[in-house]
Amino acid sequence: MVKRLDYGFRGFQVPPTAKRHRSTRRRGPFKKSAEDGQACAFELLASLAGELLQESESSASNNASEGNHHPSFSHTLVEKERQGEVRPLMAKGIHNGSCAESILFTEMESQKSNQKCLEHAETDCIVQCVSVNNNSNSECSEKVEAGLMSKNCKCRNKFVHHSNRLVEIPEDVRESSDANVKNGFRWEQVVSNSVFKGLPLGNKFCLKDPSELCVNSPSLINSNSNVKSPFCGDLLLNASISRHGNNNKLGFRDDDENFLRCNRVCTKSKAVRPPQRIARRRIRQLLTSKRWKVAPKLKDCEHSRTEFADGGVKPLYRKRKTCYSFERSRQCTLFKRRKFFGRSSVITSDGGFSWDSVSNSPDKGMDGDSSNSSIKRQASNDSHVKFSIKSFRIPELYIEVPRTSTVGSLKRAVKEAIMGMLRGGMHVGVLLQGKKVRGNNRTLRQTRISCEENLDKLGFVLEPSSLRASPAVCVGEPSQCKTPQLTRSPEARVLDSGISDALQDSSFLTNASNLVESNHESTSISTDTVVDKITTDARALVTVPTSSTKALAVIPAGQKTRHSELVQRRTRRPFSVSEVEGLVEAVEELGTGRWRDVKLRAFENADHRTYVDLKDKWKTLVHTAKIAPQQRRGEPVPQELLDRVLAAHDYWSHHQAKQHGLHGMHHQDGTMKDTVLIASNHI
DNA sequence: GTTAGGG
DNA sequence: CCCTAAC
Repeated sequence: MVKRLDYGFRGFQVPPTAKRHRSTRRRGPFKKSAEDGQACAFELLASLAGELLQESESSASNNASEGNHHPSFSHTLVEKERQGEVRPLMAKGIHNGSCAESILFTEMESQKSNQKCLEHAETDCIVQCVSVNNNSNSECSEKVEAGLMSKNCKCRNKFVHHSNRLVEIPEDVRESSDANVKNGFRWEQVVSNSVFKGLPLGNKFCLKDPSELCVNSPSLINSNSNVKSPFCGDLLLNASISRHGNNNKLGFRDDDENFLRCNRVCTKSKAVRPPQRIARRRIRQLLTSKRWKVAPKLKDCEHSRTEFADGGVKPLYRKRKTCYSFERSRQCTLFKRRKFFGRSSVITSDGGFSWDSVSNSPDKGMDGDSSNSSIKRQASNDSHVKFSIKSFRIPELYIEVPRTSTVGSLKRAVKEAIMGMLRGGMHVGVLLQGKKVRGNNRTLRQTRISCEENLDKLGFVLEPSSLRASPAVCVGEPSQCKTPQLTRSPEARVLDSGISDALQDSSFLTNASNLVESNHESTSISTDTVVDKITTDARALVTVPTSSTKALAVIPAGQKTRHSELVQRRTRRPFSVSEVEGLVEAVEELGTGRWRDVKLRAFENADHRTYVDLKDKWKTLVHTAKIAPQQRRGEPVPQELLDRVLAAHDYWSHHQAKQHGLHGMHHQDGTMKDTVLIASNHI
């Protein structure tokens, strides 16, 4: 039986055209412009965002050109290695769950970390040891397996810790890899030629550049034993070792984020930190507390899948989750956007579809990113209003294709779906400020559509003439195609489809990266950026749970709508047990009123965890600890931890944790816990 | 910028 | 996770 992919096609836009132009307008802060009445705050915001992005892009290209002088990390490494400035010790990439993480060690750390690698790599772990003498592979292997790999273990092995087994990569593969270290991107080949072959492409995606993984460029230390490395090592070591140093296990387990971070530090020095990230930071700040980050956590999707599979997720919860997980799921944020941007009609809340920007002035061009003004009045002729519709999004499409079908057939399927929908006939609805404008015989003036202040509140809706006419394309054996659910309103489907959960399916990355054509940068730039790019270009593959299989919804939105996505909810990232452990530990010591300190202590390197997150997590932990185990959901937290949560909570709530200066006395090991136990016993 | 608490 | 008042 052929497995099928359902592609729910909820949006379709013409490809992005002009690059964002650098807006010369800056009319002041958001609030002020909003007060202008006519001035659209969002426009300003968008221009600014565009500007920031542009800056970052140019800065990025500058860095890229600098890269010519400073060859890639791996090249540099090889060079340094040859010059004896560094010597390889050991490097590991932990393939934990679905994403890779690379870690460098000092000599001192290596053994310990090695152990950790083996301990914590629950699924896959790539291990390479490179050392001085030339022990046999098997000897090294044994040591690795025993977790006793030391710096003196000398083999030149590449092992893949996969499914709890250490698998040695075939000799020929290794050799070819070694011989081509300088060429970069060999590890991917190694991986794909060995046991990782057949794993989801998302994995491969993570492992492309050996310099990112630091596998062929093992851990670096200066010959003077200084931890610092002349290039990336500095940052990298700081990042990884500090985590180990504070006995924080997060670093090993928090797969994707750490992977991203490591990638970042591995491939770029501090000085060339991805400007995109900086830009985004600034944008984030502009957007108050809104955060925008794209890093689908592959591990999460497994959980999501489980939740869907057992059907235990209540509709309401699922609905919320919808908003959590898929940052690119514009449907789930339509209402939010509307709320945020008020009058902006770039995306309307009730159509599930969009009407994009327009401009009459040629020089402004079709810049959807920075020009939100949908319609501009022709100055020369007040009796006419010009509408230039830049793109329509097709309301919703469902297609279903076998997993074995080709990209080409997918394209054809999409095309057929679109054509089918068009053949079925379309209505166009007009929305003014999100509300449907009724009465076909009323004039634009009567409906106030032509009012200048309304021009940017206008939207157009494409509606299939009949719901039945909504496209459903099936490629392959038609008998296996599911009948699309087209009897509900689009809104209803949007709301309860639970679409975004599945987004975290590993197929997201896989398919997204596959679909990105000519995304040349994606292998060498930081993964952060890669993901951004993917989601920008290919925008979102979402698995849609249908009756039995999950479908994929393709939302190829152009860059035009990117601005509106800046406000999307962050991806939901459930805390892992080890994270909880770190949190509990920190709170035990620091109390419940010092979340910033908690963050610094236990989550300093977990960029995606803010102290607010930690505070929130603590809140839910306390709640979880109080409810019956049957009522808990998600990854179960060990009861022992929950007990500690409760104990710490009780203790600190009776000890005015907020008082600074007290924390010093809690550094003694055990004291705190004993106290807590006593305290809780007395309650 | 942080913290606290409701949503 | 988000939002925001309060500090």
